[in-house]
Amino acid sequence: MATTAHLDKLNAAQRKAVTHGEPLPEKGFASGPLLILAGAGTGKTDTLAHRVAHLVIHGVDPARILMLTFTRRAAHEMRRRAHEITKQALKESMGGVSATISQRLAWAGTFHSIGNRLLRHYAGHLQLDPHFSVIDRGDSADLMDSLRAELGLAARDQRFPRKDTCLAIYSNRVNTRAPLKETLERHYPWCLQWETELTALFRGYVEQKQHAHLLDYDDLLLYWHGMMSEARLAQHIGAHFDHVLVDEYQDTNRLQAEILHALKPDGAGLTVVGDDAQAIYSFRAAAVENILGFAQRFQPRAEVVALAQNYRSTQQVLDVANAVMGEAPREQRKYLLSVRGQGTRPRAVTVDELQTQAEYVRTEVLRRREANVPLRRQAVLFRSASHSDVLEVELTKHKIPYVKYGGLRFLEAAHVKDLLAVLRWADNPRNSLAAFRVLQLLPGMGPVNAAAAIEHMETGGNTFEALAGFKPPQTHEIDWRRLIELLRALADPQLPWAGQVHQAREWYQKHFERIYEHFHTRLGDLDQLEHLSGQYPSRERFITELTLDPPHATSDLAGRPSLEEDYLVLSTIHSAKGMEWDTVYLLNVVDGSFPSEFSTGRPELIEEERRLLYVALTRAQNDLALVMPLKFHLTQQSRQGDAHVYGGRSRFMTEKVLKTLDAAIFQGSSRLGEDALQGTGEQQLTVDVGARLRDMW
DNA sequence: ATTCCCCACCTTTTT
DNA sequence: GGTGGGGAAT
Repeated sequence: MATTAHLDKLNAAQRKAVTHGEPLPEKGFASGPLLILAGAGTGKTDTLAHRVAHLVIHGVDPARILMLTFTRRAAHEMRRRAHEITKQALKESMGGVSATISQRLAWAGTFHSIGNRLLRHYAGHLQLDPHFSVIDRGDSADLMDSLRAELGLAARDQRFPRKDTCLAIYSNRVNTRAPLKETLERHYPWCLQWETELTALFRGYVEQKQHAHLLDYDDLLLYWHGMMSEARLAQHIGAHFDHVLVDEYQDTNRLQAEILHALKPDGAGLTVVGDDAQAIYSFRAAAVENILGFAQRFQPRAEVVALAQNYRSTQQVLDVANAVMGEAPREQRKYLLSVRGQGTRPRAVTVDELQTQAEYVRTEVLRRREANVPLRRQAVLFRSASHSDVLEVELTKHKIPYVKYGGLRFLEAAHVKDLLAVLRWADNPRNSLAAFRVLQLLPGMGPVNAAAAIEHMETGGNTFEALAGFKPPQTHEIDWRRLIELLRALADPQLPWAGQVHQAREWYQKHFERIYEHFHTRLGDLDQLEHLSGQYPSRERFITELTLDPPHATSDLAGRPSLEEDYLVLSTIHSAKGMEWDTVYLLNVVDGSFPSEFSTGRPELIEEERRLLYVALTRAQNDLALVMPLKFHLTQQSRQGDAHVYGGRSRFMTEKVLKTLDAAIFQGSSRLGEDALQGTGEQQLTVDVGARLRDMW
């Protein structure tokens, strides 16, 4: 009989979810399909980790467990905790057998990263080059754009959708698996007239990718899906995993659900976890029907376990969240009950403008810190990445360290793309996207010559030797030779990975300094890239995993002096999913931000915004503040221009919701801006000086 | 054909 | 403050 010590700390529902199924006579564990409906803060991660541990304790090989998570971070966390729990449980009965569990639990990752691994492994069966390159959104959009121009769709009298829109349409179409027309009708009605042209564009897009051995994000799922439609392959792959566990199931899309069902057609060993009240990824074609219809999909129906007791937040925090959800359509309503008692009442803080909002947060953060809540136990959440700009200036000014999650700038910077393109091209000589970019770094080499060079290389069998035979008309001999030398050196499979980025940089430096006016400010990014490359075992892993798991926080790169140091967390709500903090400040609880100005109009989008707010509120354990600036800039930060709107309290802040909050007003040290000059003058000025003097210390 | 310069736009959310 | 598009100069 296996140990049960690991079950002691679980409540009845959690235990039911953890132990669902039966140990096999010899060793191993069999179970039918299981759906865990886990409300916010009900110990979802813990339950899932315990279930993994439970399986391992009963002799399931961790290497035969597939764990699909939403982010790399979540996968990592899950591995860590499962390891911990197993180790503790086994120590009491069998001694330290579990040393390698964390390592053997190797199949934990996002759908995309697991897809990437499987595809490279099974490439031989798919007529796929195992050294395909994964391209990110920006590359996909560029490819789409060049085709768009090539097909003559760019220059029409009636405007044709822009590249990002085209890509979004394409992506929605393949992830929903609906006909193009349906995607257009539902989400892009103004593009309906272009259905034929878009079809041609997408056909070209697919052909180009295949020709150049490129897979975009969607392809990682599409090829995986395609692979699973071949019965023998599907069976082979499915048989490799005794158990499949999926986190955040409410945010999977149709394609992902179908992959899952092909993997485990009868649901044996399949466990999914999620909360339909936290579905916030419909813009990525997530289908909440996946979770709602999961149980009925199987014969007999899947076991359903609901986790309802909230361990994270105090009841007064949950009261706010409950009030917000209480006004959703009936089927969405959820009620969270805390086991932690009442706690303190959350606040709705009115401030006059964004600067004051920043001052409020800064003041409160330090106050809480004095009350022994370290900075890292506090978080500032917001709807979109730019909403923290003013605050970031304020924090920097007052030397409060922070890390920001969400909003990726690093990989989008032109110079970072340049350097990566060199490595990508060397890694896959057919990668014409990378080639096109690299070639144009040379002086005198524009799009026409670059295309000719690529053409030349292709007819010569796609080797850099063939490229060497091309003579660019306007490029200096020496520049051309240096590029060819670099590429040939990097393409040599014997060349060790260490030092390759450095080599590419040395080549790039000269062009870099010529191309970018203020190249000094960009230099740091190249350092970071080189530094980062040292953490990866190979070039392929580096460029692939960088696209699949882009550095999440800017601090992953920019100089965080030491990991020990205390720092405040700034995060978009989307990136805050699954996390929790003692204290949460929510910025810009204003119409236009909650809900986003882009979501007004369509009721289902408004409901998603409500769920987003719900996710934000339920991150807080003890202390929660909703900040509501009266003057909110719709378009941009206040340079000097003044495009703002007044009023517009968030439509989610109804009477019922406000009743759960303490109202407060915060008056910052209003600055010598136009406002202060125009109106009131002296009194405010005195406050201003006083505050500044205090701030010196 | 390339490059340079001016201008508009920018910012939802992410694998 | 950066980026991409459009248009003129080289």
